[in-house]
Amino acid sequence: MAEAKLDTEIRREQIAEAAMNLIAAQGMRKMSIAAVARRVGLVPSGIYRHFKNKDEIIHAVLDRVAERLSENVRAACCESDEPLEQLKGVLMRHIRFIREGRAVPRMIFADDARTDGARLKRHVVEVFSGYVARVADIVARGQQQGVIRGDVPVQTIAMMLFGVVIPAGIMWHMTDGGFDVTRHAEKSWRLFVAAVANNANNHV
Amino acid sequence: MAEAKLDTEIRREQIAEAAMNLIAAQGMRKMSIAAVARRVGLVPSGIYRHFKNKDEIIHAVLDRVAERLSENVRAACCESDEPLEQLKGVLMRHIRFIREGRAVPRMIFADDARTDGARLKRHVVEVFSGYVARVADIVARGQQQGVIRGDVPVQTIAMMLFGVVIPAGIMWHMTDGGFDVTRHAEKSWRLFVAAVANNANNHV
DNA sequence: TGTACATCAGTGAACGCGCGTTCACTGATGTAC
DNA sequence: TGTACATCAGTGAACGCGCGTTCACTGATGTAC
Repeated sequence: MAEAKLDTEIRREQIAEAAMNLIAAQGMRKMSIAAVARRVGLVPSGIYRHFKNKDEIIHAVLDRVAERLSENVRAACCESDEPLEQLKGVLMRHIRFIREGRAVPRMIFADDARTDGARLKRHVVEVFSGYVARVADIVARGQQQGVIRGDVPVQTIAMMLFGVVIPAGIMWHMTDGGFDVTRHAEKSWRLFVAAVANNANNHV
Repeated sequence: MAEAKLDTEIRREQIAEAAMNLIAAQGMRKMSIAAVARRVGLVPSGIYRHFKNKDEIIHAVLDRVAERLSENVRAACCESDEPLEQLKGVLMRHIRFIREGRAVPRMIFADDARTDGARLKRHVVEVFSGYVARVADIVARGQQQGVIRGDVPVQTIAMMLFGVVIPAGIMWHMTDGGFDVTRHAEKSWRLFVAAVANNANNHV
């Protein structure tokens, strides 16, 4: 029987959503056209009414990730006026994001033969750079207010914020939740503050 | 014409080496039995004289990575007696390792359908934990000597050491070398020292 | 030093599977008259 | 309000490709006699 006909805009969203969930939960390899189609209640060839090919779906997923990340930063900034508090908010949201699945690293390290690697890389860099830039803005505000040391570039500090939780995130995934990322993040946060706070010892 | 017959131990090393280089340079997907065979001068089916299947090759690559990492720590420890200097040595070697290829993250985030995911995960955790443990030993020595703060678990500090360079490493790979990891690492190292050094401000 | 034989690293053809993609088609939906 | 028609989201069969793996075989190497 034929599936109910839906507008292509709705289908595009459904398909990108399904693809993202599949990647996060089961990995790139399991994100097949057939699997995505099944999730949205279509036959595999039906996907091609809404996307030119599989690559386009992957790029659509990346766009969704980008939106999600910038929403994280926006929410953290709304929560407080204090730059260090805002950074902590970003960190905690980032951890929640990590816990939801491995979609991002899997896309970053995907090396699907079919995929146009160069274009995918450019897109990933664009998304990641955008995220870092937003966090760097918070850091810059912190430097202006004198609560964050000014002798290190804002990007370096912004990148470090994610760095402090990435290894823990990897461990968490590898042990299927057997590693307490949240607890680790609390400790890491204190280390991060010690590293970037503007105190007497950091002055050159 | 038949390839010269070589002892299976030699072949196993050649094959693991070729597989590792392929993963690092071109990604998991390109590490096919055919590609590996070509690199060692065999016909695809010849691989099966030395490995049961593709999974076994991947595990052999992981073993090589583990050796390489522990060699890094060993070398850094020989270079100096000062724990902080040793950690810096590990960091710099780690960066060199990152620059040689993406083999590790690609294996971590590989989700090949064929692969026994659970076993691969266990192996990765084992290798990574071993690496962190060796670094944690250095940190513990630093705490005993009073140069590293004692109010944070050694593992947290050890994991942070890698964390400070991972985002930079990702950027470096994504931009095909257009990001200066080494320079970033120098700055990150100063942040790391500020975070973990035992100074008045860190005392609880 | 020769000869017979077991061992085992090599070959190449063939298989089966999963997957992305194409194509001719169908039939529901919305619009023009 | 009805009818004719263009549009376009759906279907399912078929394709071609890459790849891991198997299998019967070959022929070189090393050992026992």
